[in-house]
Amino acid sequence: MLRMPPGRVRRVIRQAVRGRPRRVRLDNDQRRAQLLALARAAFSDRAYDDVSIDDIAREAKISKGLLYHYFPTKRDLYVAGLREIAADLVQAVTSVPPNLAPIDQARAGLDAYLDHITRHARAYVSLMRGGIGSDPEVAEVVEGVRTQLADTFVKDQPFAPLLAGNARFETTVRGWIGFVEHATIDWCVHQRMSRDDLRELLVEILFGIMKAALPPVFRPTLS
Amino acid sequence: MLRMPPGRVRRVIRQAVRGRPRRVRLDNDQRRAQLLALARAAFSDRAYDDVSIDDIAREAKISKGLLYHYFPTKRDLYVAGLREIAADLVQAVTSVPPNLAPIDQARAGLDAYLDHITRHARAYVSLMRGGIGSDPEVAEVVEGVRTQLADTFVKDQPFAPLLAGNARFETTVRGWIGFVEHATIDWCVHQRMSRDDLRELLVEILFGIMKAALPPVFRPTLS
DNA sequence: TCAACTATTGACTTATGGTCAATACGGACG
DNA sequence: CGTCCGTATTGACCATAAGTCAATAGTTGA
Repeated sequence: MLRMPPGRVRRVIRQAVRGRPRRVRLDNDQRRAQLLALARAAFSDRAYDDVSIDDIAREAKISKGLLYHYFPTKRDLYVAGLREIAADLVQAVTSVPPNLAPIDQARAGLDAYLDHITRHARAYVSLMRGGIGSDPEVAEVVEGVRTQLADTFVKDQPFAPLLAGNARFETTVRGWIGFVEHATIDWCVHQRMSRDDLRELLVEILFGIMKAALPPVFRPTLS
Repeated sequence: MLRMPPGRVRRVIRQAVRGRPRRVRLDNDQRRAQLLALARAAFSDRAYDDVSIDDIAREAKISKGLLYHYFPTKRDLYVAGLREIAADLVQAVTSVPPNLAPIDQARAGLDAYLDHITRHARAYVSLMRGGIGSDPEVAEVVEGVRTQLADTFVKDQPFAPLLAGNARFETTVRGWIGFVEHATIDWCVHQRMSRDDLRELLVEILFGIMKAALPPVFRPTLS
């Protein structure tokens, strides 16, 4: 196999060449941001195992060694990208105008959720399908998103204070999140209904489920 | 590195040793079954990447080459094991006594589901978390389980014939499956309630959700 | 005893994640 | 202008694990 000459020798060679490609130096933050962006793109449209570190290094026009200087393992790079994707989604959903009526709050949140997902479908799938099975850090990110979304949708609802810590209620909230995820993915795949119809369905289900999960005593409180 | 002597030479050596381990020959089906069992066990308690083909070959006391004779890739081995796990789960849920009242049918199915899961928790997690992110065959298996379970729980219900093909209904069914999965996983992790309480919650939610998903005209039909 | 069939082997290749000592670039300072 | 120093950058190298294949050993029947 052909082996590149060592650095010093090569420099001489390159200096003899007109218009040689100068080595590009970026500062820490710029380089890190560039690599993260490339990683997000790569991991969003290929499976984890189908993305090689060499690919990303090549796209960034840097050596693999430098990439490892910024992200000590492939997993770290992946998780860092995933965290950004997760943060974007949570950001989109939580930055909905406050002081709406409870049901409109939910509507607005779900609108933001569906909107964000349609605009970043691949990233969403790579987030929720959890590219690496059973990696604790990945699981932590995904769980974090679920918890934050659950909080967002439930905390301002009238029934929430009555039920904090109630096992049935907590389980139901988690379940509703599962409902939303699966219904959304199904919707992405099959396109069976309009986005507005889906949003209304999810809102109705949210209130319907919560009513069903309440201990009977509290039910009159609701509607 | 020490290199093993070629077969013929080694045979002579072995023959000189008292009680040498004879090479074990199994027929095709036995060997395949053995490897599948080992694979299921391995992939159930370690992540896909943490299971090496050499490990499994070592456990089976065979060479790696032979393993590749039975399963042409690691993925094939993994998927074959996954299919078995999936079939077991579906089998458990569908083999519930027929001719029960609709709500008891659902109850019995969910009982079987939760029972099977508690007895095969690791396999269930490795199934649902989808060990390999975004592998089409894996996705197909998981989707297949969901579809079959959904059919099982919905096909005998009184509202089903009214709604076949209805987009809202189909989406809701998928969502309910998501609800069940997430609530179940949450229950496995936190152990916040008894299995019976969870089962009752899931049944109530199933009927509550379906009612909410029905177009208003049909609702009186139900309760 | 031999031939044919098939289960089995293990050395080899290849791909890729990860390491590290050496190097090039740019600025500060005399 | 030179030269020292900090840091971004390199590329050869290593280690591991997936996957290949020609050769071998055990079995069965004539």
